[in-house]
Amino acid sequence: MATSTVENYLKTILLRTEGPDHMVPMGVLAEALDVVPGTVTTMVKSLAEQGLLDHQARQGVRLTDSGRRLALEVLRKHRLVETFLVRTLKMDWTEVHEEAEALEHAVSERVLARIDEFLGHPATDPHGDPIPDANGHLADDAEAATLLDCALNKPLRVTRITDQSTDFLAFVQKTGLKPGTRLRVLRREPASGVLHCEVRAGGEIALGLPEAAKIAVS
Amino acid sequence: MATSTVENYLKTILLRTEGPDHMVPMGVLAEALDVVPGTVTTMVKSLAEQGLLDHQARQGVRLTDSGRRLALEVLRKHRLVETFLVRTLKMDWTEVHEEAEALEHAVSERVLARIDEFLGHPATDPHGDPIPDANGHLADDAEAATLLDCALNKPLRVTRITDQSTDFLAFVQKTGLKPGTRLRVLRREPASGVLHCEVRAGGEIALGLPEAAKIAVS
DNA sequence: GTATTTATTTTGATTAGTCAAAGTATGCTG
DNA sequence: CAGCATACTTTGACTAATCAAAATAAATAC
Ligand SMILES: [Mn+2]
Ligand SMILES: [Mn+2]
Ligand SMILES: [Mn+2]
Ligand SMILES: [Mn+2]
Repeated sequence: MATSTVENYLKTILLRTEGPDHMVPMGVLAEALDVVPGTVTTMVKSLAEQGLLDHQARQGVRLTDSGRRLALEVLRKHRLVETFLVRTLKMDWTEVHEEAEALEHAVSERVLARIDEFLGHPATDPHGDPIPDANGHLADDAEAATLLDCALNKPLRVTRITDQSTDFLAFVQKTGLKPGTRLRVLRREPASGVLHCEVRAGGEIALGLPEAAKIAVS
Repeated sequence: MATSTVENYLKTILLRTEGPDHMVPMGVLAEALDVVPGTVTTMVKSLAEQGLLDHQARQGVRLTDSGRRLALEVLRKHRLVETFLVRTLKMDWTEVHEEAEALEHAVSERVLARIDEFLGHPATDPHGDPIPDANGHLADDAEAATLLDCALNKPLRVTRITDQSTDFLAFVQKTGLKPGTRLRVLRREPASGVLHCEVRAGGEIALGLPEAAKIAVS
């Protein structure tokens, strides 16, 4: 079995891969995994030897099929565990990411199958992120609109929060912008970098443009 | 935080400690943890330096208060997780031990508290083993009768199976001797080493004397 | 098109955990 | 009590994962 370090590397590469032939730069991995760049170089070489990814020196890395398969299994565990913690154990959706970060490496296929069954094969996790199915198929998350690029003054629903950091989730929670919330965008001010929206059954909220891009809507 | 290796050493020592001043021999640990004796010596020295246990050369080890506290936390996680897997996720009680062996190191205090709450603060796990409470207090499991030393022909109930090995649990499962089962001991034959008992709503079962000692009754 | 900045790789060292094999202490046997 | 078997410890080596700091390559600036 892969160590949890290996699983974390693969999952991180999967999540940072931007397109079919995109190569994730080493620096991005070092940042995401909170290790120094030299460590990433060393680990990546070893993962490449194990056939889990391709490494082009000074270019970056790309998952192989077997690396991608493993990464999807870990991501599936992560997201199913998050869903389970929120739906069944009534944990706060803003704090389950950290928990899942550890549990994803300890949950066996057997336990995972029971959780999936228990939850009725959910399609998305509490953050709105799609859950890979048992065959490693991930719903295409490509081109959902965000608060940054959606139409103004149309009624919308939040579908997904694409930043798991405690601080951002706390903000989302406090302002009520969580998945499922109905709202509309009032105006964008590129000059000041601020966007204003109105939450149904809540007040008006101002948020920065980079932050707005992290909230997907439909 | 303690590594899972440290947690496994401490939990194993706790479970192998026979009395207040008993010292667990190194060989017992090596056997239980499936490592060579030299490894145990090395690890134990390091744990002793961290103040988690006392080590008398060529005598064995004994947990300190802080070591015992940590061991009880791990044991609590193990047994609550087992109970959860059986009661909530409907897993087979004979296979949850392995799963809990991994999950006990990944479940946080926060998640554990939710599980405990969800289950209604259970007192024993699916094997009938007592679950330490949140303050690290473990019900005295000292002197329960077993099939080996109980009265003959009295109606009894199985309370506990004190061997988690897959083979033994499979046998217990097949013959219906699991916790809760009602039965009585018909006769013991020290000469042949066989004990005969009758399961209520089942047939007559013969089992070896060492095996009989692993089944506690009341 | 040389110089500087930035990203990446290399090198040497460290920690946790492990094993094989050699060495040592202890307790049992005759 | 001497000899031996058993349990334990020591030593030297190894793997996985990491960091600090020096070296190098590539990109950018001037
Ligand atoms: Mn993780
Ligand atoms: Mn998520
Ligand atoms: Mn364990
Ligand atoms: Mn148990």
